Amino acid sequence: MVGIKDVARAAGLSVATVSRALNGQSAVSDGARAKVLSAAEALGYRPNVVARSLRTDRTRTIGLVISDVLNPYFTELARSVEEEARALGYSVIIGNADERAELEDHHVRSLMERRIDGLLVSPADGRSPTTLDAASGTTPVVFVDRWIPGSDAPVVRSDGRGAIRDLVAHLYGLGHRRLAIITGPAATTTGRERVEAFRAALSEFGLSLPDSHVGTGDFQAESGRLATEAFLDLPERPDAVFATDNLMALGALDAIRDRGLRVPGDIALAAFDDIPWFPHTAPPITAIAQPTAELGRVAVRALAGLIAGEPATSTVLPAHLVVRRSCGEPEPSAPTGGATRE
Amino acid sequence: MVGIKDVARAAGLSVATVSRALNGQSAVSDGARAKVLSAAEALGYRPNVVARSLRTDRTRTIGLVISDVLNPYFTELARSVEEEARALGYSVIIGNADERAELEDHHVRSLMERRIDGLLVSPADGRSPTTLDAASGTTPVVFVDRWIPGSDAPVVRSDGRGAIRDLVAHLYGLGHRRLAIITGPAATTTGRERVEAFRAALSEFGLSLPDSHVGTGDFQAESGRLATEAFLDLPERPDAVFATDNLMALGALDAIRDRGLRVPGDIALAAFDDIPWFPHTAPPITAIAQPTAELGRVAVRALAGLIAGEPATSTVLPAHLVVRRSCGEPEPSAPTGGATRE
DNA sequence: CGGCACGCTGGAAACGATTACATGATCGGA
DNA sequence: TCCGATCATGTAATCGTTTCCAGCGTGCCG
Repeated sequence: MVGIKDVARAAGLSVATVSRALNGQSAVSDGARAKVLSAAEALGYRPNVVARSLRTDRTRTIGLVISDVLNPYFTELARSVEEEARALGYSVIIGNADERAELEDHHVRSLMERRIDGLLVSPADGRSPTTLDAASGTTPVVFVDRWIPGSDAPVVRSDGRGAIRDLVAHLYGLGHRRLAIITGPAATTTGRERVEAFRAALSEFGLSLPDSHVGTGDFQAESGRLATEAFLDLPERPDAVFATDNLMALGALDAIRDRGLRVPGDIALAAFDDIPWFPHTAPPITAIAQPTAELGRVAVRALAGLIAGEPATSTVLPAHLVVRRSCGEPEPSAPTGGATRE
Repeated sequence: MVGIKDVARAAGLSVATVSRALNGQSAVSDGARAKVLSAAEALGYRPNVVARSLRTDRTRTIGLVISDVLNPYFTELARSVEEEARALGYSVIIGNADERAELEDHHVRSLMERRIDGLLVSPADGRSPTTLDAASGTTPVVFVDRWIPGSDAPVVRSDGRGAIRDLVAHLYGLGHRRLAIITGPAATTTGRERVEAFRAALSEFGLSLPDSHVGTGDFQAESGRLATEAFLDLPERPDAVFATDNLMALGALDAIRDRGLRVPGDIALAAFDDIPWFPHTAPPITAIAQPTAELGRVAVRALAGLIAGEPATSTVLPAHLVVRRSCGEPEPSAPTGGATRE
């Protein structure tokens, strides 16, 4: 591999001058710069970023630990994170936790060892000591989507409360009274928050949420199927199911289809997180959409700020309801507040 | 940050002994090892992999450049690659090319600068000189799914010819005669291969493929929509469309739906690449399934072999047709060879 | 004309690990 | 008893950069 020494020799200059010319930092004469540039070009010199990082203690790399790459929500997040990071001159290393705490730990540890400049994490386990340690260490950390209570790292997320209330209003308006929810793990902030918002909205409409109507999932499709099967086995089955992520909604759809039931005729279905496939499922699924790409961009900017020594800033963006047909034919009158119709 | 020197001081030993004890390479006395281990533990020592990599010239990291993270096919591939790599002690850095040649170049270059031990790439541009250079350099490279003709790097891919023939037979059996295809970019091997296999299968059934029935897409949803609109504008529109990837099928579905037409009544639709959503679309989509996860695992093993100095091995795995309802109600008799029915 | 500041350059010291080589101790066999 | 082999350990070189510092020339000002 051609190194800076080879360039220096070819240009007839010292490595120090070559380094300066290449990094454009301090003063180098035009002649020297030209010689260096052409020598580097001719030799096809590519700096060894490993050596550079060792010296500068900066890797220009950020880590992103997401809970599940197979979840379209997170891939969209990952995409926007990478895009924004690249624009800011950073590379991104993605770690996929697969909703498993020990994998999350593995990735967080491994990324810290790589001396990333900053870490973006959406914790699969909201109590992970490893992640909490990382967040309280010297490496800048920003939580995105989910966070760990008790850490003072900034959080970039979207607030689904308003949209969940809109959803309940929508369901209520269509005549549904026995509402059920499939939650995420209680160890995640989003898992807890969504069920709380749902419960609050229900009580606002004078409805209750019996334990039998709360299915605990893990944000994966299979758990959505199981929870839904349990609902369908109830003596009085719910007439609407709210899956708190898109994969569990998929599982719910499977379970309903396998019983030969129909959506929304036999049972209504709605999901948290909107994805490109929802308009195309049978029937198109009513969902709560987060500004996912924006979330990623804002999180990266917050992290870059932190790395540059700026103060931490948390951000909360709104989510909104997208009404389709999976809860029943929408009433032709004015839509509920803030909801989009497709 | 606590370094090896701190551990050495705490253990009352030299850094050399500490390094040896930690890496378990050469002989260290039991006493020394115990002292080192407890000191490292007590101090929370984590090796600086940047420094280690500089010295050893190995990063225990492989790069994966995929054409589009938003495509479920590639996220599944990425997931299995990461999983297998982790099992083998490697980390993975993913680069998303977004089907853009210049982004692919950027990522390949950036990964090489990072001194990754090996590179897995599914080229968005089958003529990229940067990628070709990388493949002919000293860093081991394995192509997965797509490859670059002219390079002798091993290729791990799946052969869709048989399944495409099965698909054509299936369509023919359902009475479809005017078949159309939405291809990927001619710059990709998969783009060319699928249309060739399709054309070959058609002629086997005595059908021709006029130019007007070949829409060129770029493996993204929007291009599928545009190509399909062109088909629908034809004086005599095709009665079946084969989209050569899942996103273009999504776009096709959009276009068909927007015209108020129905699948398969007005027009049949099939896709290359099966994804979890296809059983749930309206109607469920007939697709050709690749053994995606297996592809990823095999590719990683081939790359690890290359890194270890073993000879290169290419692999071709079979794809198969999964019949659903988007081409019409399947005939109740024996299915065409090798196809699965759902 | 002397001195100072400034611009450009090169030598050499980091960065934190691994590892070649040297050293000292211990032990067995001649 | 002495020598050589073996084992555990330490010293120092090394990886490829960046960057501190010193030196040297040049130009400007007093």
